[in-house]
Amino acid sequence: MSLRHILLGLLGDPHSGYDIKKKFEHSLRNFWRAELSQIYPLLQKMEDEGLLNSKEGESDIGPRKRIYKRAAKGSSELKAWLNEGPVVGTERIAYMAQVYFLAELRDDSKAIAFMEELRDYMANWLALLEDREKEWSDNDPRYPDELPDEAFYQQLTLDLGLRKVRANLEWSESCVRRMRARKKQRKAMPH
Amino acid sequence: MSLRHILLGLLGDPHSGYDIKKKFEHSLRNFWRAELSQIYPLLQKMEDEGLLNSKEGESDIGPRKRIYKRAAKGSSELKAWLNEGPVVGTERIAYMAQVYFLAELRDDSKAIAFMEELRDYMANWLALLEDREKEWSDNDPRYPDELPDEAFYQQLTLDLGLRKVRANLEWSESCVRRMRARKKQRKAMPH
DNA sequence: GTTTACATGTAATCAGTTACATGATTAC
DNA sequence: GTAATCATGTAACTGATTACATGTAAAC
Repeated sequence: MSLRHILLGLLGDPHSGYDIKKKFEHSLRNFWRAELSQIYPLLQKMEDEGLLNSKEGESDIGPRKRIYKRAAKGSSELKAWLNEGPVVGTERIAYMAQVYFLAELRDDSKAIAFMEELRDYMANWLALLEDREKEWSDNDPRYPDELPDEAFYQQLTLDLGLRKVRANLEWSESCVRRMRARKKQRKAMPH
Repeated sequence: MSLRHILLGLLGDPHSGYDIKKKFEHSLRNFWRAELSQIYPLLQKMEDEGLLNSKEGESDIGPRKRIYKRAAKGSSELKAWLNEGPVVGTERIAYMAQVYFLAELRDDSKAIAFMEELRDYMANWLALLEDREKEWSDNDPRYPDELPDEAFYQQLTLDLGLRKVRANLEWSESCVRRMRARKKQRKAMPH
């Protein structure tokens, strides 16, 4: 039940479905993803429920848009969600499940290659987040603690993103080292 | 499409649906969760597809059980999943979305209380994982790098769990500090 | 003229949750 | 006797993905 709350959060400012998809790709991708085919019907449904209002919008470029904005009822539902306290314990991390069963490959080299791929992915992602942070701090002297509230809380999520990806990167590097050492030892004394 | 692969992974050793649910609650809870009402029908479906075999099992305690085990076809599907490389970019972290919109509460004290709740949750979870690690290392001199393969890879996921929860805890502590400092400053010079 | 980005949607399917139903055995 | 744990399932619903369908406008 979180996508609807995320849409409520985003629609404090007016956005089209297409705009929202971009928000997911740029800012929210650290913690949520959604497809257009989920976004469009949900926006319509939420308008029917009185959580959103919409109007026809002009586009500077391209075809007509439908612009949604949070209604009063939507604001109270959003606040209710935040007042419930943190929603935890629902995370699903597929690559951790894969690592858990990696012995089933019965192939040291393939297992190491798997972990190297994970390491490279984390390194790229970290570079991306660090760029974003650098750009932000270079362009706003209030970064990070003098930012207005809305931006301040967004910065907190960027900070957690950085910390988590660093933890993942350090972990995957340590895994590669440990797996290589085991492989080497196994070569020296088989079975 | 990951739960079916997780079941394939677990069913290298024979388990009932009920056993599997316990596995989720004890070992896998760091990265996946599943309800019995999802597990039972999926086991049946996967047996129909020839991925699993089952037999009637005697229970030392309680009623009859149905015991499932991975079939040859299941093993190759599991390997195919691992050979595809790490499944990344699908994570959904609801509490990060909540933090992103926390300004909408328009109430410093409530926002701080939210973050303190998150901090306490992470502290508890960390204590739990540290206990589990201590117990393991106390009871097996091979811990962590001389463990047999299956256990070694499970230890890698415990290690990542510890690193991630520590990152979350440090982050939430830093958030509480930063939010308190902003609140104090705001009190000193309003608007 | 073709590709890319803009823009919105439907249909079919798959994955996951919540609520309900049943019954055995053990511990107190 | 009653509560807790063991044990398996179905039904209804909600959430999310994949594939398909349509069309505009700008850039090259």
